[in-house]
Amino acid sequence: MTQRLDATFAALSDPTRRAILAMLLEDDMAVTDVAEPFAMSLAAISKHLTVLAEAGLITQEKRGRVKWCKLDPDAMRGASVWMQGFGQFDPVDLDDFERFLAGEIEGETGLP
Amino acid sequence: MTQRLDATFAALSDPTRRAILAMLLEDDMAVTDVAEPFAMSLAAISKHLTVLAEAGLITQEKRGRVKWCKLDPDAMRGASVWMQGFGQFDPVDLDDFERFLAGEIEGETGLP
DNA sequence: CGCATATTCAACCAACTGGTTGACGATCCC
DNA sequence: GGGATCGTCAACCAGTTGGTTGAATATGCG
Repeated sequence: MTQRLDATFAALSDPTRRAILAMLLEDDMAVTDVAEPFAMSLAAISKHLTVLAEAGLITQEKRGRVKWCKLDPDAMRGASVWMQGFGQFDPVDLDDFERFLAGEIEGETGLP
Repeated sequence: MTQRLDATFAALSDPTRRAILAMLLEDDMAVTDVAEPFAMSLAAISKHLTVLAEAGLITQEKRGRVKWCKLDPDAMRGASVWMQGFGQFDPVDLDDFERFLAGEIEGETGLP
């Protein structure tokens, strides 16, 4: 149980990985497409995706020669619940959240 | 903004630090008292507390020769809101949460 | 077949993490 | 003053992390 939280929080502690999750919120994506906006090698992104998959935050399915990455937001539940135990935080204004995500993706991909 | 999330999630990714936060939920504590149940040196705990303080999750105030550590749960808000953007998670049953915390503290201090 | 595309593997590297120990500076109290 | 307590600092260590490059493995396509 606590190892699960370890993995979840550790996976979320990297801005590149959070940006990837935000992109996957829009749609499922192939590894190459995930990597495209980032200023780093494909191999590096592949590693990040492995971390996310091991934390259960995404699932990966290989169809043909492309591997599709799909968000699995339910894996955040444990961590979210843990934090909420320290105080009930307000439900989110989703419009605000979308604007914030747009900013975070721009900020972390290395491209304007 | 994203650096803030980096720090928060990274701080929360260590089981010792999560156990410390859970202890501080009960009451403010001195560094020595925080360290007492753990099977590691005082210096190690002191470092963990520094990490938590730098992430804003606790505040420390020195009174006399003892340094008091106080939980600052509001620092979790940003991270919690970020996660909730991926799905609204149910409000927590606090009794469940307390039982879970009791288990996590036992599990991570190294003492039964 | 033969080439291009998609993804991972392997080796390597610098930087960070989580722990240790021992010395040190403050502070309290007799 | 002097001893005990509280906490941090400094140096060190092993292991992990986040990145690189170049080669390797599939798979699709003309």
